[in-house]
Amino acid sequence: MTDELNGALAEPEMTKPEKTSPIGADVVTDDVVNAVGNSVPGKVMSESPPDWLKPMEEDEDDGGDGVKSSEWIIMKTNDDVPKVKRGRGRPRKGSHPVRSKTEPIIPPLLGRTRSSNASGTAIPVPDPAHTPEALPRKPQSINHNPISTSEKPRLIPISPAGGSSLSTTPNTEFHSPPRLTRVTPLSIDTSVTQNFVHTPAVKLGNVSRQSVSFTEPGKDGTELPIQLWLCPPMEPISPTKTQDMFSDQIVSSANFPGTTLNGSVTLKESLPLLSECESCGSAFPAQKIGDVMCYGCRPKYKKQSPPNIVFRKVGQDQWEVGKTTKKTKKHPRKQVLKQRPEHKKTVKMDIVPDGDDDDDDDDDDDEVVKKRSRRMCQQCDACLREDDCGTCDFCVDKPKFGGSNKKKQKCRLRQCKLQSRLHGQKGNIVEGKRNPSLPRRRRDEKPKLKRRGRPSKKQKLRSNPWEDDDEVSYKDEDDKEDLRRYKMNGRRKGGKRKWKYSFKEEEEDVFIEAVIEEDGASNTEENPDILANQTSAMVSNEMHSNTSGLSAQGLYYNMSGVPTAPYVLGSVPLCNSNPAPMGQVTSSLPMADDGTQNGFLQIEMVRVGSPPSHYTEAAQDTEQHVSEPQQEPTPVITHIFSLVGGENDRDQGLMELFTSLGQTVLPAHWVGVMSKGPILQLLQCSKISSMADTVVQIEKGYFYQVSVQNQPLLLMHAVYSRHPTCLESVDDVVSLLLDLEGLGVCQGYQNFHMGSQREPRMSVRAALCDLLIPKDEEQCPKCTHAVES
DNA sequence: GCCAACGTTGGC
DNA sequence: GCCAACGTTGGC
Repeated sequence: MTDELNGALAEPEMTKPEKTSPIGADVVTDDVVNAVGNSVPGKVMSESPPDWLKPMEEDEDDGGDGVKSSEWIIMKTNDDVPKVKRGRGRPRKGSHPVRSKTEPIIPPLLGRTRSSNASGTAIPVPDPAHTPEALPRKPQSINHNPISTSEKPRLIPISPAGGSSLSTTPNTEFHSPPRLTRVTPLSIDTSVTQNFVHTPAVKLGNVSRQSVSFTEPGKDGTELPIQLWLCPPMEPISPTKTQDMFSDQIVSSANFPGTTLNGSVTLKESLPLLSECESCGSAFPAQKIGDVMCYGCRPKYKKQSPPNIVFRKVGQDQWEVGKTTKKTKKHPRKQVLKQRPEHKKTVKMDIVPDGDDDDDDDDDDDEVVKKRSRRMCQQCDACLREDDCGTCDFCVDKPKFGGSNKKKQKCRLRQCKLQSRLHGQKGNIVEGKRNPSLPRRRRDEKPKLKRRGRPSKKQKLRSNPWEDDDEVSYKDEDDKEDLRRYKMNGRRKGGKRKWKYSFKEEEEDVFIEAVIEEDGASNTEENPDILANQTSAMVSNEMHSNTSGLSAQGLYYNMSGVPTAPYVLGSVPLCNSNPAPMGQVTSSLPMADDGTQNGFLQIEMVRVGSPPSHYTEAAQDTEQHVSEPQQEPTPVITHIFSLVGGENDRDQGLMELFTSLGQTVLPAHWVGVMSKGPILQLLQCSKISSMADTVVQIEKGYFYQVSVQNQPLLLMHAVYSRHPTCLESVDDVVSLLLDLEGLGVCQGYQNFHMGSQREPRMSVRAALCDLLIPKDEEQCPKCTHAVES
């Protein structure tokens, strides 16, 4: 898994290694130092295949090759998009797929606030890729990493399990990516079939976001990646079948992320299968096996299923014979293709498949369709939607809703979800790989005489006063069913650091992603060196199993020696005092030689660089005040592989709490660790924090105990009285942590009576020292009293 | 890189 | 000519 991380990173020149030295714990320091040497530098795919993927067979021979298995392949990205003639305006509605009348039509979201509308909560669609207990999570994104967003249909691991450092034992459960079997070979072009089989997008379209249940963690850490390949077995489909036949097809798989209770799910409910157009190179939703071109590039005879013949009454006694064009009440004009008035006067047998009757002039039309359908996958709910919501900003802008038509955009809810996602992805990759269909600025172009675009205004007049950079952004609201993303950008005035929060909500999972940037390094693509020098950081305590979110190489802390006793826990260093390059394995504790890691808890941590002071800044509005005078890197636990023994060591409730904590924003630098016992430990990783040596342990039954510098906080301490006896919920935990952050450690007092004057004076504590005291105090009353006495 | 603004185009 | 909305531009 970590190697996959490494491979996904592909930022070779990032860093020079720096020495890591955990602070505050001499016990572990040596181990960590040793681990540096043991750590296997992840292979970085600095030289990706020319521009395109390898055949999937390659994964068969690298079962035990960890390095190779760590590689990720970037799918072919065809930059050579054929130039097409300019064709803009509304797409031809005739090419619009006919909407089934039985399909539910999303009602206009009336009465909604704009904000809620923007978030697009209209109809929840089960997101097959997420389960509430999905764990562990990867950082959803590191904004400098172009391939770290949550959805990366263009990334596939050649080998899912391979030789990660965690998985030296052979795993019989390893599966190659699923193969497709065809049953009607006569009409399938071999290349097409192979292309399809090897098209990773087909797999990733369904599995890229698959989460892995944490209820059965892999004993050796290999199950996690393996499950990512548990793709639904795709039934063979004749290429002659129509799209509808396919879309209604039921695929069955117990492991399919979107599997319903009976283990079946329709593809229509899932995301469209992403494939790549052989013609234009853009990703498109494959509608059936053998689809190698996107909707726009497909020859016309493939575009449409055999037309149904319908008779429409044109005149009093005149009937028009044409293809089925289901009209809707609201947009009757949209669905009729080229129904010019002159056609209405004659009975035209327009039943010949397209491409036969008007091939010549359809060349242009094809180009037009190609362009004009770029923004529509023709399959998603948004594309199939016909009603304007009337409440989104684009609808409000429309004249029919009383707007001024400044935006001139389609209703948010009708904007293609797929294209939106692709846009988001490709926009994060490189400019050259960007979907050509989407808006793209060409600075090298000579300015046209007639200036277009937004007029130069010194004073911008917001058409949507409620839309502000510091408020909710509606960018991805069309992903309403499965992803709602709220952005909150902030900029420190006069400061160099710019922080950005992304509040994401995926089904029940809500997590916050925070990105800290340094001015001058915003363009991380242009200056990776700057990036490497802790310019940009992402801190998130989300734990995502999404492999596409792989962002940095792992940092392993093998918590093999974590005892249940608090006296050692207080010195478990999860913090590196010396900043190490981001994305590099900074340290690793030695692992068991046999690789089984029995009884060990292995934590994969990713150093993400800059300090999470965003928490501080964000929390200043609340009650949290953590002064962080300097930046400090904080490792983020991304994976925790439970390597402890049997079921007896597992506590479901505790594990659930742990899972929930992993999906929650904890106070700054606090991380949760599950260790044998089971004990859920919350560690303050920041050496700067006054709680650096404080550990909260939650045991079975949610009973907890706080220890400070290896000493248990006495039960008479006021902290216990301020919180429930059992920390059963995330709120309880967070509340306690926030409370702790407001405290400091008693400094004790100097004992002038012990030792000679030549010896250094030692600070001691009173027998019943409170240990934790308000931050503004130095001593607890007991120690103060001891000094006086 | 994002996005508001708007010229432009296809469909009717 | 109107409408819808795609694609482009420039500000930020």
